[in-house]
Amino acid sequence: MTSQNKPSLPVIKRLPRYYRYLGEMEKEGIVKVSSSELAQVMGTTASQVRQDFNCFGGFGQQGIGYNVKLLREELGKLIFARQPIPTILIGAGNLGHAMANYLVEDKRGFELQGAFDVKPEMIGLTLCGVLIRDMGELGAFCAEHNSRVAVICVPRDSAKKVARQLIDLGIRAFWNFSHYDFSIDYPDVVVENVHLSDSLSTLSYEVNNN
Amino acid sequence: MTSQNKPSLPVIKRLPRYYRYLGEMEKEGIVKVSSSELAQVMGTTASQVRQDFNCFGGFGQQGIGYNVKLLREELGKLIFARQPIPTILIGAGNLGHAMANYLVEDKRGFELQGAFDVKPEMIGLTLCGVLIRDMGELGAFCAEHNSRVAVICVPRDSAKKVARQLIDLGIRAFWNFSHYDFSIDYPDVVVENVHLSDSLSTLSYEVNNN
DNA sequence: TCGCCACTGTTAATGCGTTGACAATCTGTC
DNA sequence: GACAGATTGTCAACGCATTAACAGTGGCGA
Repeated sequence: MTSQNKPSLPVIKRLPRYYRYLGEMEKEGIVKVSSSELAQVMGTTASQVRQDFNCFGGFGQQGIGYNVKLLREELGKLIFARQPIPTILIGAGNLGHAMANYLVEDKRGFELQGAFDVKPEMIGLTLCGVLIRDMGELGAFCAEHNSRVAVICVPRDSAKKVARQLIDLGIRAFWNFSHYDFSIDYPDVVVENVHLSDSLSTLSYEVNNN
Repeated sequence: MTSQNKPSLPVIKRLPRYYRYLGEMEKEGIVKVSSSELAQVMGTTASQVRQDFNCFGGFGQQGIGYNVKLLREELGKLIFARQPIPTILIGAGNLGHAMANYLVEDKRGFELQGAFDVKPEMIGLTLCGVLIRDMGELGAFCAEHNSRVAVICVPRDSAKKVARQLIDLGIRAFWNFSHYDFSIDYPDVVVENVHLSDSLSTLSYEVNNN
């Protein structure tokens, strides 16, 4: 029903938080929630909450509010695929290790199929239950396992190189921890960037200037 | 000189990227750069570049452009403190491990002094050259070592508990990987949030809906 | 059954970041 | 020494996200 404006990026970025808070409410046995209550835990306004949900057609009931369980389910359907998305890890170093763990612990959404690295001493080891393979096997592996998402935990130059390869292999979505900017060479791929060093620099700036 | 508008958050978040690209240019021996050249690598407009720098007083020379080395130095002074900031890690699990590594490898800006965990089997081990200590020692340690920043790599509930303690100990800045929202209880502290699970959810949404 | 209250859906207003436009300034050349 | 070309500093215009306002709707009590 209702408006169905296409959701903007800020809206999309808020969805996981709504989903998370609704989960906590459900756990506490809360059945119904109003936009102003949600606004309070989200640190925003009731207006924004209502407008956000209206992008998807309005999950509430006028006069009543939102059903916690129902709303969470609807958001879940929007966020998560029915089947976990087949995912590979590029770069099994320290960071790659931690992120693979994160992905696997998170459960919903993604399924780690394999990991790849260039360092000979890493190859053959297991990580979160999957084998670490040589980059040379990348092509055959992706084709066979129908991989759809890659987690990029290698330096920028390596990332640029492997990006070409991965995109040729049909991978169209990236969880990117490198400084390589996918959107410049490949404007149409889905990229979620996590720039840890920029985040640290920002923190440093704010410590300096506050 | 010139306008000196207080920089907004979006501007601050761009500073590390300017700094990074300028570093690359300096390495390549490039001496001078124009706002439009910078705009191109940043994926934005020349107008924004000039406006960003003008928040801090304009580092360029009319008719000429910006001196790469000079501009980078000025940004560096804005971003980084003269002395590395004494920093501790809370939660030495997988993620904590990786982030401590990141912090130490990054070199500029922060100095890891110590790490803390609750798990008895972790205590006494070393991580990036520092000892993992019991949470009980937190108070004495921070007081003695004058710690100023904490990296939070524990679950939400633990984070909420330890936040109180850390703030009482005088720590006013956090690199926060937990879902605990510092800004609600402590609106004045400096927090740089990295919400990995939200980032993953956003990626999932975009894979689903593109 | 009517009317009041609570709350959503939706449209309008506000505010802020980005983009565009132009004047001011510097270098190099004829 | 004046002029052309290039490029910054700055102010104004624009657009988008957030906030506010209000109409629409369901529940509940008299």
